[in-house]
Amino acid sequence: MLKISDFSRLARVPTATLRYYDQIGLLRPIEIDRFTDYRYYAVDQLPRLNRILALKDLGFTLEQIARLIDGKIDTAEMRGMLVLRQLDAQREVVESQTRLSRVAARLAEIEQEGAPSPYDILLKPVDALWIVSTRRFVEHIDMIGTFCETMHSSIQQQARQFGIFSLEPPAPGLLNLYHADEYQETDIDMEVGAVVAPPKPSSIQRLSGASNITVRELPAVPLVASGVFRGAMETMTGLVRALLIWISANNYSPIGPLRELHLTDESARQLGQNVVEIQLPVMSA
Amino acid sequence: MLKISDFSRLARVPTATLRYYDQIGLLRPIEIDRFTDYRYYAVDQLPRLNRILALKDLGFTLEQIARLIDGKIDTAEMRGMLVLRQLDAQREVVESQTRLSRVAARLAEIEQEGAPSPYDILLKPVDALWIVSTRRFVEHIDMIGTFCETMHSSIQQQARQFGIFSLEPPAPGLLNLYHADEYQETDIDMEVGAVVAPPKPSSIQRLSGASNITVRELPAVPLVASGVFRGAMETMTGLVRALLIWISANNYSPIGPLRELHLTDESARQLGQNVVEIQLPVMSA
DNA sequence: TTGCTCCTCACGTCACGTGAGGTGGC
DNA sequence: TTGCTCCTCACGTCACGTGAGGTGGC
Repeated sequence: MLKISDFSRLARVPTATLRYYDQIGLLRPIEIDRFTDYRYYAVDQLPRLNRILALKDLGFTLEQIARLIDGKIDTAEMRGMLVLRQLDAQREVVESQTRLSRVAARLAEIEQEGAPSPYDILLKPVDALWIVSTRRFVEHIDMIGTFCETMHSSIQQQARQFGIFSLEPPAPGLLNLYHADEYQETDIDMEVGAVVAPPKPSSIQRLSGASNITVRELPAVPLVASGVFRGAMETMTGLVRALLIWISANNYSPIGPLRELHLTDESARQLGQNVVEIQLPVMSA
Repeated sequence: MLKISDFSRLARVPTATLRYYDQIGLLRPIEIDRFTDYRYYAVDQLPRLNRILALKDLGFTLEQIARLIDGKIDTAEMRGMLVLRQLDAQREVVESQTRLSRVAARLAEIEQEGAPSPYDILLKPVDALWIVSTRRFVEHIDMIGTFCETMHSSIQQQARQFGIFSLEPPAPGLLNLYHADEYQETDIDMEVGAVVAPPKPSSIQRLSGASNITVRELPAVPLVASGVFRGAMETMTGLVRALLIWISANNYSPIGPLRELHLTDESARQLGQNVVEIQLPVMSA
């Protein structure tokens, strides 16, 4: 019979842990003195303790361990538990590797740019949404600003005539798509649009026959790399660049047009206080 | 100005999380209604929230994130934090991979043996300890039992005459070493011994000149694969086999003689109720 | 008698999730 | 008035670690 400290040394397990295992009924001392409440263990309890530690090492919770040890589990059930644990362990490996490469990418960015990026890129899913839009080639990158401004109001006006209305904040209002696969400064294939409430079929029909704008549902995307900037629209190229660096450093590749969502309205834009989210649909490469 | 649920949807973050970030001061709403206590957020708080989420993704704690964001950290400090985080993330990757391969090894064992092993193998360090011992070749495996019995009492008797005494339980008493690199059934190179209290130099000197037993310090080992069995000594081969399977499945290789430590005494042995720990010094291969 | 060991609470950890019970807004 | 949204506690999570305050053993 061993006192708790002896058993603790023998098994290399802290006494606090032994007391806790006693408390939850996972490993009871063979005897507890009725007067002093001292716990006494036997050497032959070591195999049970070692089994607990081994299963803990595999990543099982103490509750699972209790069932595995005392539940009179048969081979098939044990195999089932292990298979589940294996799936979870595989997920954990992937997660930790992903985290590590994100950290490494951030460090690489500092090394290369000399400073940490002011932009933060996140991965997330986005839902489907309806837009009214028109698609054009814009001759030069410098003309995008004025082009969008004129187009946006015209688009929204036309849509309204067919009973199709832009959403109000906090929903995004203006939404532009860039269809080119690469960064270009001339002949930019862009789609200028606005997010609208899901229109009635009749409105869609009437608009599609009569207007030079189209209405359609932008599909949901399971994974977009997303970043947000605040300030003048000139800031956008910096964010787009950071986003492209990020996805290549983290091994994703684009699978759809870049989306530019305006989270602020006209008045903020004129003050150069836009809040704009850039989304790029991606898949892991 | 957005209500908490709007900001929650916009950022895809639960309201409970936003309230928690407010509580710990990580992300305060721009306004709180003095009468209703409603929290109001601004769209342009999204970049800060995204930064928080991005840093959380890298594995930083919220406390670290608070310092990283508000602490006016310069590039060098940021680099330092990231390097530390990288080291930790690397450790996490190794840990998760190790866990996964342990689980896979257990599963493989079930597939091959048809049943989960009754033995649990653990890795641990062991401290140095003193032993008195004698090393011999034993002709056949079946003779080990009687050989040990006669040797042990003789060894301990002799040692006592030089003022060297075996330890009492819970310390291990008898300790045998198997010096062969492989499993053998004949001509087994074994060292029969007993663990003793660190002897005085004078005792060591006297014994080394006069006796056919030796006293020496078994070195500490940073890593042994260890298993415990309970019952008759015949059980031992099963445990040794399980241990060898385990180390090969988990990519370790032996780097020293196998140790057999008796945690129970003479009386338990005669009842076939031994508790014996087998240790094999290993290094990861 | 004096340390040493053991005991039992109780609280802290980390980042929220989940009610309970109550009020404001439309 | 009725849901709906928001609020503030308070408690639970997981596996212990860490005192505080007190007692038994040699």
